Amino acid sequence: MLDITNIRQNPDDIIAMLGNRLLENEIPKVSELLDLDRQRRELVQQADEMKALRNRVSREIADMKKSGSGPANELIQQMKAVAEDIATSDSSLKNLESAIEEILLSLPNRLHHSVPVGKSAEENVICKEQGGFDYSLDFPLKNHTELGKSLGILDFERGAKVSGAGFPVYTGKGARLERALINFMLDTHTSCHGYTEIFPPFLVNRESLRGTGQWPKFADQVYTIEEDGLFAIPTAEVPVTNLHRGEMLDAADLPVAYTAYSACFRREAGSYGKDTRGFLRVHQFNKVEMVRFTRPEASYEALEAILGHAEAILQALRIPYRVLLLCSGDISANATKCYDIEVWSPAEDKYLEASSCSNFEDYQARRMNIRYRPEGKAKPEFVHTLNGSGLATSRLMVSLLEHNQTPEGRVIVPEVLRPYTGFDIIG
RNA sequence: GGAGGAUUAGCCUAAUUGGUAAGGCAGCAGUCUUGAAAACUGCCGGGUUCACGCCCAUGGGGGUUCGAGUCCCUCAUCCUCCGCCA
Repeated sequence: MLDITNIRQNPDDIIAMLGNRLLENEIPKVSELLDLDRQRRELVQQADEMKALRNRVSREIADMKKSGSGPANELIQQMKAVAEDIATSDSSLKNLESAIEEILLSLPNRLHHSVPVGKSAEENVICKEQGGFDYSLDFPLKNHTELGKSLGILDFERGAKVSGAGFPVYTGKGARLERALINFMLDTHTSCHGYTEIFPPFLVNRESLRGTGQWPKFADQVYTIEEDGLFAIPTAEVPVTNLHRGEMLDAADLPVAYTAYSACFRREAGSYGKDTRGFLRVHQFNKVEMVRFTRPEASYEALEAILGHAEAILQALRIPYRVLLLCSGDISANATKCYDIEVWSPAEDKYLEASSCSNFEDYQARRMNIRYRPEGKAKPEFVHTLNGSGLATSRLMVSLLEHNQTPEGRVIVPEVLRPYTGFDIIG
């Protein structure tokens, strides 16, 4: 959520940002917002005057009663009318405020000055390409679904029977390999990168979705449990960032760094027919997430750190990848700056998104009211929040299986995972 | 699921029969001091105002009342029991 005071002072900045994000049709919202804000402030002023009157006269009535100079019935009748006027004015104020909030919640975040202006994914900037790792794949390659089936480690058909398309089942060594990946990533982030491990709830309430910005904008992508008002998390970002919702963080504790495994649930509504095979697009997948709360001045440094921590996993697994700096037309609404990491799939012959590392500055903190008291200052300030996948296992598994396959159709387990799997080859 | 109790600012704690949130700690600024501590003074939830001030804020949302921390309804969370349960 953006700061209404800031919008009032610099409306042109917001309009320019909406243009860069290719959201020209949302530009009228800015003047609408400013208009509502003006109305609200006028109304508040009027209501405040009436309330001041009510408070003053109420005190007078109290004094009269104390001194025994009569019940002052006439005065009370007058105040009855004032109370009604206040109620009327308060209810229209409430309407105005919710209209303002609705617009504020729907406006995207600012963009960092380093974000390239661009119209589509084509204009994302490639920051880094990390290839090589000496794989000799000079034989007919199997893709991950073929390997999964022939080795008996992945079962998409039975997953479809039990739940539906896009709910993969891991069996035997496949399940063990998946668990090994998760454990390896969590161990690396906690032991080497200084994160505190969190095991969060997988169902959250609406306030939490609103806090991180999945609500109301992406409501149609979230699985909903109507009866209990709960939602299946699309990412651990939601419960983990909301851990501190409404809290005043101790400045000495910053930066706070959490890592969490969770299953992630996404409806992927509207994307049927695209990349449907195997793990390429699923409704449930596993992910290890990194979340940080920082002082405002430290957040961009923290973003680079998160990116580095995600990259460290890929380097240890020897998986080729590239890093993209997303352009203004492709970056998500909540982020001011975002890097995507894509892993290479030799069988699909393309890159697959496996991580997204974002700075949200105070956009989420303002929604969630997460503050800290800076040293040397009396007033609390909003923290900055960030997160990054470190990483999603589904796309990782694609690349891992395909790169480590042998001409005989077996899969060699990457060395760093062997302590976790207890075996070094599948098949 | 049922019964009772609780929720006040970053933390801790008050508030006659309903009369308009009092303190303490921590924090910030200053005085004093060679420096620090102590002591003292001011600030110390949010909005609005050049300012004085005014308004809002006692877990969330409603209601009664001229007036609600206080009374009523409802929801959430925590505690103590009872029941049920993997």
